[in-house]
Amino acid sequence: MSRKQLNQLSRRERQIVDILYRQGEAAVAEVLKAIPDPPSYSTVRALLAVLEEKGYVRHRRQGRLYLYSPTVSRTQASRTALKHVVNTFFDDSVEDVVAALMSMKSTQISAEEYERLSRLIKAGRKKGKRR
Amino acid sequence: MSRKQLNQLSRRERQIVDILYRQGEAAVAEVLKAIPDPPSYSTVRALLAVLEEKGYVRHRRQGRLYLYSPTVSRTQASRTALKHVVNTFFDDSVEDVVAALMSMKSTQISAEEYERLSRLIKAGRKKGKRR
DNA sequence: TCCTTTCTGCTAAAAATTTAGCACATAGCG
DNA sequence: CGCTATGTGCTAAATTTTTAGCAGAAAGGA
Repeated sequence: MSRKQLNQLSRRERQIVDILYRQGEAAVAEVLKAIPDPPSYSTVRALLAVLEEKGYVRHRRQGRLYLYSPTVSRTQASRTALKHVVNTFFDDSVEDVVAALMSMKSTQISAEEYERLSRLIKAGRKKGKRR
Repeated sequence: MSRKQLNQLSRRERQIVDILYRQGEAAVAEVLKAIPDPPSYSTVRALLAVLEEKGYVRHRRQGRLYLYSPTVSRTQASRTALKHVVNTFFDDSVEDVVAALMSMKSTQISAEEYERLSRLIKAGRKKGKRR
């Protein structure tokens, strides 16, 4: 039971898991609707079953429906994903990422948002890990 | 020639392209070395050829070596990747991403870094698109 | 020169992914 | 009740991905 590479999902698998992370929980039909280049209902079902067997998602029953959700918490998954992008495209430079984020925003940020961001990085400076 | 989904790469393809983005340019042997769970040399070569045919990478000759690099610029690819993560895991909230970035850093940030980050977000506020 | 090593070119096969289809159950409507 | 719509269970096939191996060229050392 050694830990496998977590991101070894296939194309469609990744696509589906991403949808589940966006929606939190979803029925097969909802997943299907969210796929841009959708296969058949049957196919989505099969993929979800595969993902469940691999341990990436679980389901609960609601009436006759299966509602699927990711097993790994969104927070945890987000860190993994973010780290990967930061490492691959930004040489692990948090600064560069922030710069990219700023330049991505089409509209300039509001005064309130500026305040909040300021506070965020200030907090990162001051306390590090402290509680 | 309609634009296909850009991120429709298979597992190994994605793995290899990521390596090329990290390294900028690499020979087959270097790519191979950078793969954690490596297949054979032959395999890597084949994958690179596939990627080239699909248009994701190109190569130039250096002596007897083929040096491969991505066709899409790192900057452009980074935005696409970052957007995807921001959308999938952070509900498009730049603030949440910054918060995650701060909490990711194990050590607290330096005074200089704080200064630079401050300036970055301030710039984002003040000028928006100006020049 | 000759041999070994390290390349690319090409081809074929193994393995995994992705897909669809049939069977059966149940809910809801007319 | 009978019919249609919408679920899941299971199985099999098509397609893609991933892999390896052989052949030939060129470089470099003994």
